[in-house]
Amino acid sequence: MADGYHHGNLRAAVLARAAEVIEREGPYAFSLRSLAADLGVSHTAPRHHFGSREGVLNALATEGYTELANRLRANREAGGGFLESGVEYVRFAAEHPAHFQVMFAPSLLDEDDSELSAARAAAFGELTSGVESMAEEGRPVQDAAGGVVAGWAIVHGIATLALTGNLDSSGVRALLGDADLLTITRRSAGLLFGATGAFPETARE
Amino acid sequence: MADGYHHGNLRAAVLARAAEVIEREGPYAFSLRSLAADLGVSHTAPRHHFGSREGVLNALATEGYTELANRLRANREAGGGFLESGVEYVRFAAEHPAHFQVMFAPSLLDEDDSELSAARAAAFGELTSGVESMAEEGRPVQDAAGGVVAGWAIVHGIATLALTGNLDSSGVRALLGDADLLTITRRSAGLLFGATGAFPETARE
DNA sequence: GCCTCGAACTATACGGCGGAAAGTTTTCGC
DNA sequence: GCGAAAACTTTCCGCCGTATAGTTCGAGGC
Repeated sequence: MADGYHHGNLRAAVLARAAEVIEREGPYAFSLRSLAADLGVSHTAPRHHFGSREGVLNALATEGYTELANRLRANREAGGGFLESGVEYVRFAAEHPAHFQVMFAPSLLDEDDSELSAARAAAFGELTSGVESMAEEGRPVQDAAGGVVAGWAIVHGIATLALTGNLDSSGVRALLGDADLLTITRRSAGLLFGATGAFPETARE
Repeated sequence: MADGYHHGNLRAAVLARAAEVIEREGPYAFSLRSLAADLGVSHTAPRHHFGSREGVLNALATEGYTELANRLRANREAGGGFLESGVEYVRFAAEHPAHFQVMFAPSLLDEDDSELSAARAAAFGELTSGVESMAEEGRPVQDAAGGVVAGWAIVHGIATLALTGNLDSSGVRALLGDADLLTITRRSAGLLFGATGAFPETARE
């Protein structure tokens, strides 16, 4: 099925190979022509499935948001708190760096794509629903809205800094030793959420 | 001086124009040829000053790290605490989005460039020196190392989310209203640092 | 069992791109 | 004012994304 004139599974093969290339060399090195050559098809074959280069990146981002939403939902259904949702967010970024990069590079995407918008909305819905479940658990929440943004920002910051190599710099390593990424995440985010998963009462004078 | 065969100030003109284009359309859209056409020079003229397209981006990143270091130093010398350093970090990202993007896009840069490395090291030195000054102020610091990383992550996360348009999404706006970016930063980072600039004692059961 | 029809893929062509090499113009040190 | 270096141009190359027209394949109807 995979031999001959028809590739058989070109769409999936393009997405998988694109993720590899982007993970290794970044989104700007990703080219449809070299990708097609690697897969043994003509350079216009991917266009049939994705329309354009941007279409491939849109599909990659959509795939990423869907996977992220699945992970966050699984965490919530397993009783994981907001802190563990954050850890899952960082884990996703570490395991799918290409997807993560493209998901947060709006200049590479067609933001009018409805599939992308839907997948993103679903993922962000899962992200914010964590705080509601926290309130249900009776945790003390002083500033829920600020806390959600702070929580998102801190895990997004850790993910982004890690993916850009900034957590491996000598300065940071001098502070943190050789702790692994998820340990760093729990330690740093724990300062915000508190060890129990609640937001701390803001320290005052 | 700016007319005739020699442009007179091509290096600075290229950097300024590159920042404009990248701010508007992202780093992928930035092309030496269209840039040179806009400035009225041949498409190989910038190459004389920067060596390559990557060289322009390296210069932009170096410029950005230098400016960021200056701002952080000025804040420290003016007696601003760690929280205000974070606010300054976000302000820099908002005012120089192109520089910020390029600074944190290692796949666009030549990381072996010594000027870039020096400028980056200087900026990150300023960033971490904030926590030392905090200790000198007698603030209670439970986990200084984790706090520095958490502080960096939260402001970097806010900056990145803002620059990718994720703080303007309907979900976030429903939480935060129409608060401006620096207010959001103080509110969210304040949950981590505490209103006084210190790290909170971690909440426990 | 054949035939059609649509989906999957190829071939070719075009302009814009970054880069290399060689040549031209200007500025500046002396 | 002159020689050398700095600033810039011209020309060429190969790769890129995209558009258009054509080719191959396989599945469903009969």
